Amino acid sequence: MPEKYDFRSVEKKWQDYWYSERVFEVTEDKSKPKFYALIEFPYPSGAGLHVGHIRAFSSMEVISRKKRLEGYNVLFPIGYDAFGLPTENYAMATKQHPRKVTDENIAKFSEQLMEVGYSFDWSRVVDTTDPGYYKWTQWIFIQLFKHGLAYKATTSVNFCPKCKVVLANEESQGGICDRCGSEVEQREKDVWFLRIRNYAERLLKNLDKLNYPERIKTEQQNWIGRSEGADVTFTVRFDGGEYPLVVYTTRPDTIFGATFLVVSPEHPLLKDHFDAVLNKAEIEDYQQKARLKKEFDRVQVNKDKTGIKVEGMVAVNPITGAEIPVFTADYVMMDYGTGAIMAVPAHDKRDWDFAKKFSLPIIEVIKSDVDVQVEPYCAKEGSGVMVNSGFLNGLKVKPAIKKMIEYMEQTGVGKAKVDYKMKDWAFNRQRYWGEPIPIIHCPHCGQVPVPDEELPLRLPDLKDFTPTDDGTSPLSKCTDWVNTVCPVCGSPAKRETDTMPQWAGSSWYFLRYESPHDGAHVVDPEANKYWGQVDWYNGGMEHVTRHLIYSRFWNQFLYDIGVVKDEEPYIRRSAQGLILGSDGEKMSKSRGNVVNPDDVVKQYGADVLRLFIMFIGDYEKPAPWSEEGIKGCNRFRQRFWGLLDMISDKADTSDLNLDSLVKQVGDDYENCKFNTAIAKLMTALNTVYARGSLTKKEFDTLCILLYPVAPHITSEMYSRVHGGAKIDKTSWPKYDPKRLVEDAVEIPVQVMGKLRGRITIPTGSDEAQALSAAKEAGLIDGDIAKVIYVKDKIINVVLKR
RNA sequence: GCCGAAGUGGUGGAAUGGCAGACGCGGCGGACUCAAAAUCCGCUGAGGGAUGACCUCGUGCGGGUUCAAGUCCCGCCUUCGGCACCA
Repeated sequence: MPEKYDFRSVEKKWQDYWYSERVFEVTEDKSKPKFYALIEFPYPSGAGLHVGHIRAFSSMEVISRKKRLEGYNVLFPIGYDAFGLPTENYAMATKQHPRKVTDENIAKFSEQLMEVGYSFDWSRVVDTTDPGYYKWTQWIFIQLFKHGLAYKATTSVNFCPKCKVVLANEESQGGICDRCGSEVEQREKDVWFLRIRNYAERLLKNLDKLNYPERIKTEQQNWIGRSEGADVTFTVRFDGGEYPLVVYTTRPDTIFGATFLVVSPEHPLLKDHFDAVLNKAEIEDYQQKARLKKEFDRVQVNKDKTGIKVEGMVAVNPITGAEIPVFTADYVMMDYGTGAIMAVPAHDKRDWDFAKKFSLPIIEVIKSDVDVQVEPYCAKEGSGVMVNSGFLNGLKVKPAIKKMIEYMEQTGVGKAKVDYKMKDWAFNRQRYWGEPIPIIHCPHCGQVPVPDEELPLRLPDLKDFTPTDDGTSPLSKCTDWVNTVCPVCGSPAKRETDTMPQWAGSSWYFLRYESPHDGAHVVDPEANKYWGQVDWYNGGMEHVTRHLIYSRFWNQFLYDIGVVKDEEPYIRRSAQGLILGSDGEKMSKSRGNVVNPDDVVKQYGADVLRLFIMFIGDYEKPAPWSEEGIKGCNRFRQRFWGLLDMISDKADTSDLNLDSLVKQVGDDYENCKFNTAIAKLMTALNTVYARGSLTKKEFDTLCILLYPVAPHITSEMYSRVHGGAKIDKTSWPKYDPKRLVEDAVEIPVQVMGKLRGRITIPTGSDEAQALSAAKEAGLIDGDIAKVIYVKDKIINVVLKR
């Protein structure tokens, strides 16, 4: 029996070697092809490493270790996305400075990651809260500002009364604060935005070129939300004037069925010409209610439609000349389209509901089986023929849209327009622990960027960084810092006190890894020339519509201004599934089903933790934790260790096709099928155990194939057999394509599609040979009508009846 | 409402249209042991049958295509994820 494997001393030994000899640190070695593997850098929370991190990081860890043996120069970096609210909140609660908390958390994370044995290049660690790093975050912001892509605007924003912070829409979904769960209020505020909408078309279009899973592309497409339609100008008449009112519609073909107009309660029509409104009190009351309504309530889809008729105003349909009433209703949003719609109740569910409630006429303009007085007919493009529509009559929907847009453009009534659901990126936080926005407000010069030579604009070392009740940043309390002079004219001026959102630092960190210590550039052009794009980026589905889009946007911008050489940052993307608790529920403290990776490492060692996480199931799907499953992987490791005592020249290798194993395991790793790769290695191990011995070549191959997942034990075993040689200096095994198949194959014999038996025939046999073998075996009797033979796979005969 | 993913033994999960259930867990039986644990060997979808290899059924439900369907098509049900009064 082999000695018991002592994982503690072995894992320590190899980790010491990897990290003290800097085995995984890389430079721009032009003699080798490069490979850049990236994982989403963690937020260093006080809770430490989570098993979810292990799953997320282990895929690129496996790929990195494999690629190195294949001869690639692999950049596999790590860093910390360390600005953010949880740290700040924890710091306030424990009366410490967030700097201190962050440093402690980073130290803890680094130690934990090393104990798992990850092959990161630890010389390239980035920390988004390091002034040497955020200097460049600020520099990029200034470039965006100079190119007109950063602007300050007053809008209604989501304000969390508890966190005292303005939230982006995506942080307050369902009207609930992402951070604390409180209900969000609407407030007017002057905030910074980035014009990501200018990049919407490109972000969408480039998806075609990228190797992202379809589900990720789909989510990004939905998020960007492109629609083709037209801006159409109606005229609103009232006592003493006219007002051109532009509506956005994707269905200009239905304009003959527009029986009323609806404007959002915030629409300028109701400000600019409020004098003309006859029922002022009613409208004001309604506007007030809409403002107080939380966004969540307002967007409830199935609630009753509410609204008020705007008395004293009437709109003119520019195509038919008909006069139609004007309403205001909160089902029309100010921040999409133009904040005003033409309502076509016959063919839109919302307009239909509204029309029924207010007894407005419903005119059918697309022929269908349904009675539009009873229910709306919401025709998809291309289904149905136009009726009651003048010159469009008889056309199908699609050509009708085209014809109407042409007509509108000729007559100047409207013009084609593409719109996007994606909104500009609200780029601000009213909190302390973030990058200061490097802008100075000068009474004469307006918004002036901080000069490059003054970057980084450091966060002042505040003692009290609790948020202010009025929603302004804690930085506003630091008057020494706020009061400055204008870099242009020298007048007394004030600094911007908002900080950047947490998404800022993570929008370009992958570039910083390429030259983490460069003091003169965002990324050293030489380093960028060598490392270029991220070859493979793994991360969570939860970041697909925020971080992944934001960082693509920044990279495209940096490409446009000549800072980086590639338009898209990531060539390939994968996404791990969630690790659930053993109860099948999402891990959470309140459920008490959280597994701490530290505990697993202590009890079983890093290799078993890594093996189990990779074996647990389909990498891209959620998988429940299992204590029993861990034990199985522990057993596998011990059995693998037993191979040391089984090496023999006399081993019979006929039952193990190494070429096939090398191909299958390698392919599985490359396709994120880590679970089946490990299963195949288990099968091979069982084969070797059944025969009791293996050759040195088989031993080496098994060790190297398992090495990316379990590097400690395989390093030790390889070293013992090869007089201290290092497995990380070997090469990934090659396979001979000619030897992937055996001399003989066993194939099933079917009669009329039913399994009758099996025969063994020489590989590559033709139909006649296979058929005679099947007959010889007595598996076929009766008159044969047809034979289906798939070489080396199956033979199926159809009998005459 | 729209878009997407999924539904397979006791269990986690495998299967380019070609032997359903690989591999792991659990369970049962055996070996070793005074005994237990650990380890090793064997069996393990359901039903039937002469219980050594024969039959029937079986991948959420109902139809279909095919020599052959977990896989493809049509129609449902359920679960999960994303978007959402988006005009």
